[in-house]
Amino acid sequence: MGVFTGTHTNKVDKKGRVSVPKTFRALFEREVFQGVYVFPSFRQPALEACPESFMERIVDSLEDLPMFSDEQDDLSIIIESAERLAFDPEGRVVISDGFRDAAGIESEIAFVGRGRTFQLWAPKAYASARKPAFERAKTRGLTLKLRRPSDRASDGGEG
Amino acid sequence: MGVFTGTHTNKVDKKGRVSVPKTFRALFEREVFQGVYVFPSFRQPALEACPESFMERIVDSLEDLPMFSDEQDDLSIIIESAERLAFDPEGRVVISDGFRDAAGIESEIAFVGRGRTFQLWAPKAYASARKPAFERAKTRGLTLKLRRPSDRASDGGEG
DNA sequence: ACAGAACCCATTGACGCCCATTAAAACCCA
DNA sequence: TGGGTTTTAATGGGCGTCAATGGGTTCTGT
Repeated sequence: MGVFTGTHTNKVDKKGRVSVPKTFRALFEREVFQGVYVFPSFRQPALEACPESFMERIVDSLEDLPMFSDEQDDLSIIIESAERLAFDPEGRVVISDGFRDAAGIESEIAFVGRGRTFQLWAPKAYASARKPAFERAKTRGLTLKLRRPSDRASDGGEG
Repeated sequence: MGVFTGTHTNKVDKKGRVSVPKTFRALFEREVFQGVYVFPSFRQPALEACPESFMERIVDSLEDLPMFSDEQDDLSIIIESAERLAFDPEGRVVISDGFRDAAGIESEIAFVGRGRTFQLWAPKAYASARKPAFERAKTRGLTLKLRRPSDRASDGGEG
């Protein structure tokens, strides 16, 4: 099934197009919709991106919250602000002006793998956000409790 | 299924390629992706490496944390900085400049088995890091509580 | 007719693939 | 057990392919 990993920086051309890295695009093979869903992060100056199957998972998770609750209302922002961007024949997508402003993106975009999703950053912004995070990991001695190999809930989406 | 053990040192050529030891490569037979995921360690001046199935385990473990939480954000560094390196037909991978700098690697790489994962070191750095660790283990009289033989979820991912 | 969007085509430079060579370990037979 | 042979891992370098990029053209809706 594969995961989005690593950081890849590509150029934005005059038309606002940017190539999605091949390694990322490869994970869309089993998707019905050939393209990405993008929405602004509300924690960082960046954009969140994911395949359609994951967006459906978000929607399902939102439904688990009480209907008409503040929480559901607030988190619905994700859905409301998400744009559906199709790949062109060369594997590029167009990032709207609004999104570029929101993330401070100019001539280049850093694609940052996040496992089941990925993010789009202005390279500089990512560099300055990432450095302290790495330091924290070092000094605080972050640890991760690994899930048992087989202990994997019937995984999201793709057969 | 087998485990990564021992230390093997191979050369890095002009193109940045290095042969992954055959004994390590042999453990990738059942993997769908023929290659390794590599990311810098934040505990040591070294690189961590693992097969795709293990990287998916890390991703799954991260998903156990709430989406958009600080904790998940911090630990995502592993995934963000991980490069996916495919074996070439001869079983080599290319180590990027950034990674080589991070680990102080120049003309040779020591592959150090770590069980389900392995590490890449500059041979000198490894030698000087390993000696004190071994001394500590001796003087402190380290002990290990073994897991019961049967107490092991069907390992090796989904084989 | 016009603007915007989607598609098509050309270029290029990095990376993956192939072949040749060296080194070393495993094997075989006397 | 030793010498010679064969197999295979590791290494080095040349070349072709494809991902990324840029620009032009057609299509669509108004």
